[in-house]
Amino acid sequence: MTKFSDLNLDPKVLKAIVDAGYESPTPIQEGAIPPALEGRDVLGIAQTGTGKTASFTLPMITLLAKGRARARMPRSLVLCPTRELAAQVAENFDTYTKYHKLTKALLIGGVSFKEQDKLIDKGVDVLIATPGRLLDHVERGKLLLTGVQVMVVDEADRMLDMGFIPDIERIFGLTPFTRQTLFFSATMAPEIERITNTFLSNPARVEVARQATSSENIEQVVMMFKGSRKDREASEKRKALRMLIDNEAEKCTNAIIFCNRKMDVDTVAKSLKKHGYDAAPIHGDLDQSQRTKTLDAFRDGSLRFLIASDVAARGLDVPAVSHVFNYDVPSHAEDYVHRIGRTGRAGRDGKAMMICVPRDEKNFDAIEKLIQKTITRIDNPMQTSDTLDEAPAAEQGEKPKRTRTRTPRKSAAPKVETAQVEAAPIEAAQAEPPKPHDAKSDAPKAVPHTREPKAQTNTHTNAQPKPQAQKEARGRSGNNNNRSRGGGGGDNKVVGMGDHMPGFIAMSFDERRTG
DNA sequence: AAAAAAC
Repeated sequence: MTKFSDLNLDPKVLKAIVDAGYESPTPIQEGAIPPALEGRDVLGIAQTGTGKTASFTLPMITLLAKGRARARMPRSLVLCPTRELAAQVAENFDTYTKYHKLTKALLIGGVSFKEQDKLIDKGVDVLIATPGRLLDHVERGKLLLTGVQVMVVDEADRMLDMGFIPDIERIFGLTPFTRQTLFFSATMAPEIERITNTFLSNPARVEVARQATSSENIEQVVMMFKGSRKDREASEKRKALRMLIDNEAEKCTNAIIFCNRKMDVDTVAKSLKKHGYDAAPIHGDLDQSQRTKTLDAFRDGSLRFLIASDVAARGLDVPAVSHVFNYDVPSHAEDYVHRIGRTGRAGRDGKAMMICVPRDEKNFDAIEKLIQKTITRIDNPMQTSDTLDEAPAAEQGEKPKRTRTRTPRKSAAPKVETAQVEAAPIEAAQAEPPKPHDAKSDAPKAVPHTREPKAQTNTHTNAQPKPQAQKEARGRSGNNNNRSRGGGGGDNKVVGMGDHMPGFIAMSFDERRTG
């Protein structure tokens, strides 16, 4: 078994890795680090949770350990789609640069320019940024990207979804063509393929099975739900959510609850709070300090329920999330995979529970088709008997006077009347034997049929010619053989990196930004 | 149809 010490990393990086408690690299790390250290471009096809972040931070730190930053000319750049992901990457750098004097700046929106400007002026080794704020700095003439030796694009497919690709292309154009590029995407959409063909040069292609797709360690269930009356549907759906939560009782240590709309995030969070649940919302309309505070609280365990829009669907690495609830069926099947991937991380078990209303059934079908798996149906207890106690007059205010529903966390067994109705189907669902399926069915459309041809033939498709004196194919090409150890092993052991509790939880946003 | 990201 490969150890980090076999990977030619800087001794001080190795020491930091040991301090963090890691010994062996994950497949993506094992595949990406060697070519990255050789100065090659890397095309990594992997989701977070696979140890992807360290697969670029570790070689970057090793490479940057030689040399010094110059004012306004950062030596490396990491681009992330959301502010939270950028902060997470920054934290990862902190962990592994503890024995180095490398400096970094986190350039994200929603906070003042002042501190960011100060850091840039002093000169930083690593810039971690969201595209909008980065370009803003460039346009203000405060930042030059001509000194960037290593550029990382993280979560490229999400950048695509969010319409960032033109920005990314522009940023590529601001960096020297001699730079080394490390490019990560969970999938290879045609547009992503085009970008990599244009901006990467003979990349080492490293691919790991998507961990979260429908892996054995995430139990997935769905409750088909229909309101008794149209005007009651919303409040009944919130009640259904509470029943799902209550039924899990103490098995649900914490959870992310996803809604499709920001408005529903707010409504559900408010409703849960009113019913005595420890819940807080997170979405893009909340101000950044609030977002940071909420996420930090969820990470350190002081918040049990995070109600989230898709801002939290991808990449967020909170190691021990026991449950993901899809309050709404995501309208893009891909998003389902990302959402449930917030649980069952680092080899742990996780449970994903979804509520599906009739109008979402089409989207639901698309999800089952994507993951090539039947999601276990559980019954809606309210439909079978129990709707009567939800008096129509009381429902819209969700008055807290009904104490029975307000103290769910204390009682392991939920309400008496509903207990029998609910327990049966849900227990049955849990007893369902895990279907045997191989690695391939875990990654039904992760990588279509385009595995190697493009990476090899890309030299003639370069729209933007790029001399590659120092970047010839050395060593093995087509480095895509890293599935062997994927899949998590099933013994529920915690593996890989990214499983530590980030220290920046303890810091204020200001400290983090300047630190 | 919605979310995210620059001011």
